[in-house]
Amino acid sequence: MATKDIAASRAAKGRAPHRRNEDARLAILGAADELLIERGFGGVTVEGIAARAGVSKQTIYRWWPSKIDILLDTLVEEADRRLKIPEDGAVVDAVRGYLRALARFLAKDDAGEILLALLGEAQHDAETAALFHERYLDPRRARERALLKRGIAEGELPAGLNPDTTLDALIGPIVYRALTGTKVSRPFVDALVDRVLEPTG
Amino acid sequence: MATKDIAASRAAKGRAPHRRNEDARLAILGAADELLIERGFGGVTVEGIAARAGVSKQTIYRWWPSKIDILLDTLVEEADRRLKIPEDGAVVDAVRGYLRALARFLAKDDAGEILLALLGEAQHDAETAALFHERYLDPRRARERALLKRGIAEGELPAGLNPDTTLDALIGPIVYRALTGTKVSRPFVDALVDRVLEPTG
Amino acid sequence: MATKDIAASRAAKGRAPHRRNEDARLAILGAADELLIERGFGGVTVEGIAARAGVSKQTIYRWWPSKIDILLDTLVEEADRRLKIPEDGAVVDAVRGYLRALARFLAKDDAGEILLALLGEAQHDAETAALFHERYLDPRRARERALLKRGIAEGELPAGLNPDTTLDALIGPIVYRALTGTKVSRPFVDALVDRVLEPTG
Amino acid sequence: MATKDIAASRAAKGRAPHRRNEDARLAILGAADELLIERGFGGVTVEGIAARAGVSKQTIYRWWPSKIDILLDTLVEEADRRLKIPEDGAVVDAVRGYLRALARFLAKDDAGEILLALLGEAQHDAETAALFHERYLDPRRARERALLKRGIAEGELPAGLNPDTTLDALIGPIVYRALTGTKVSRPFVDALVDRVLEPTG
DNA sequence: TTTTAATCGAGACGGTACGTCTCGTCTTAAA
DNA sequence: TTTAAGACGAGACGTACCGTCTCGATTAAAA
Repeated sequence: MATKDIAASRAAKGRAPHRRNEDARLAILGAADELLIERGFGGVTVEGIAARAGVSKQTIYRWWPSKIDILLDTLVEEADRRLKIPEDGAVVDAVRGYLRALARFLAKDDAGEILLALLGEAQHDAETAALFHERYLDPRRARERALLKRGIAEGELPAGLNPDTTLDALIGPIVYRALTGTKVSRPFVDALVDRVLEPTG
Repeated sequence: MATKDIAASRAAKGRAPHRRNEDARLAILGAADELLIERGFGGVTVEGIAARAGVSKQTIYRWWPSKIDILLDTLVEEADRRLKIPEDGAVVDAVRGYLRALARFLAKDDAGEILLALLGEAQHDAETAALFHERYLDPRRARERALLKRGIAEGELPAGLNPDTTLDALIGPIVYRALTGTKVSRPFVDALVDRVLEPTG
Repeated sequence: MATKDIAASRAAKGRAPHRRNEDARLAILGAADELLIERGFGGVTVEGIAARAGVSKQTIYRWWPSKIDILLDTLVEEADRRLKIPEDGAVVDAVRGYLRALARFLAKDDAGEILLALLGEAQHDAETAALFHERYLDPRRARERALLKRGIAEGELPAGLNPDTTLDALIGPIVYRALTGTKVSRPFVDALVDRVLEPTG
Repeated sequence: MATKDIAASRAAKGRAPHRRNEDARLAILGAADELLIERGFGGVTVEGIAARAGVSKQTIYRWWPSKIDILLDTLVEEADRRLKIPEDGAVVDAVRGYLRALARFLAKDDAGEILLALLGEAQHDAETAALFHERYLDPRRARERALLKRGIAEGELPAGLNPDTTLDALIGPIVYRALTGTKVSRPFVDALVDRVLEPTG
């Protein structure tokens, strides 16, 4: 979120003394994303991003500690925009809709590819794991948890239901299928919701 | 294709004239595993394996196309030995036992660490993904599927149950928790089995 | 000659934008030379030069296509400095002095060792032979030839004397002795000049 | 081919149980020579010789300490056969004939190529230098010296003539031209003999 | 209007690991 | 016992990126 803080503080003070080049920032995020899609994670190199974005390596290192952070910037922005946690309506329906959107995000969205790549990289590198939790998994989980808690509070879900257990039981299979390259069909998602959320249905 | 001739003559004559050095093989598998545990996936380099195993790089490249294959060798051997698919008894109990063993394998076994690392690397590299399916995921899934099919055939599980959907719903949450560094407790596993396998309970 | 072009353009523009590190250059030339003297041509490896010069291999490959070019750089610089072709005075005396200097250069100077090593390597490798001609033998021969031509023009040497034949007859024995590890004494050089250059004496 | 020939001749002779195989020896010498001509010194590898001669590497290492010794074997045999030191007749004529033969040997004979390659390698490696002297240069020089000494003894050459100086003055230019890829014409050789051996002509 | 300070592109640098190559030694089984 | 076959430890090759660093040049605020 360093990026945003900088932008914010700049805006707050009403001036941009030695201002960051927004064009360069977007070119870098875009180049990293494109390289990931075109060549896979191994093809995402700082050297390659710099070349494609028409930017010097130093400009990248000035603003991001590593290429992981670049990908995380895109993931967070895109997931916030395209994978919203619903806030109104019946909770079970909201969850079903959210999980369908998650399946679509993982299968069809470039940022979904980033999510899988970062989850993969987190297995190799503790620092990536920490950042990934801090900037993506944990904030999102907080909002997902709030949704389920509302369902419990409103009596739509059983009082004894453990939100995190439930969320992992719902999200886990979808992500696992994405990780193993298996199609995540709508019936698969729906059956999951039926079994996990409505066991006495 | 001298190689094939050799293999052929070996098979034909039932002997192995220029036999592979088993000590070196074990030293290499062991070194790769140790490096993964000690330094993470990034610390597993062919150079490092060679140094630790007291072996030349050429000996590694002679027998394994890549370091992925080295890790897969260990994973397959260890999983076959320590993560057996049960073949007798009540199917639901067998599945529960298998999933508990899986949780333990992922949390405590060096080979479990390999499994997570390879699943991670599969997100970065299509060739790894293919190898991982071919040598680990697919053969194992075949045996897991057979277990559930027996449950259906014997009437213990509902006739309409889809084995692959069910298996992903069971394994997915456990693996997802392991991937995100969350503890996989025994109650978590048991609750999963209860909800997914006995929804009408 | 890339080296010289760079230096030239730098001088021309009066600045050095992404300037080559002169310290590194000298360390590399020195390390190559030292290794040749200490361990022979086989001991001159890019890896070894890099280690001794405290430089990365990439820095070497950035500026020199091969280790031959490194040795040639030193040879050309040192020969230009310490094995000058005389430009004034009586030609026969000048030649005698030059050949004595050549004998000394081959026997006592580190760069003389390089000359012999490159002449040796030229027997193994056509590219080395071409480079050796282009950067050392041919330019030097041009200046040697000019010296003899002056002698002919000024009447000090017979009009019918063929400069290249004469030069090979003078230089050949000295180089041959150096190549075969035979001492090249001053009387040997003087006798050579007497017989070859003053046959009617 | 070579392999089969060996097998065939062995079969023909019945067998050659525990003695050195002359066919293999010739195949090895021939293969080394061919590789030198076809691919240059760098292309002469023990691995390559073994493959071409249809022989195992071990067989080569059993009989020759290095590939240098293989080439020396060929050089010595061929030079003895095709570059004889004349033993009768007028000494000056004999020397002239010998030097013409030397020029031809260096330019046209495969073994001449070996001579230049070994002289080159002697610049890189002291052991090669020692072997080259011991097996080729020194014995030959002894016979060349004897020829000149006969000329002095018989009064055909001046009493004060130093044989080694003279020989280096004669052979040096021819070898130097060969080493630098310059044509060694018959007039060049003749002029050399005239100037060096008959200075008062 | 001039500083002045942080940006930017370019790219050299010391490193590490890659995957390939050839070396010379060692091991096996057949002839 | 010698052979062909070939596995082995060793180590150099030339390449790709890493992350750091120094240049000029640009540019916009502050002086």
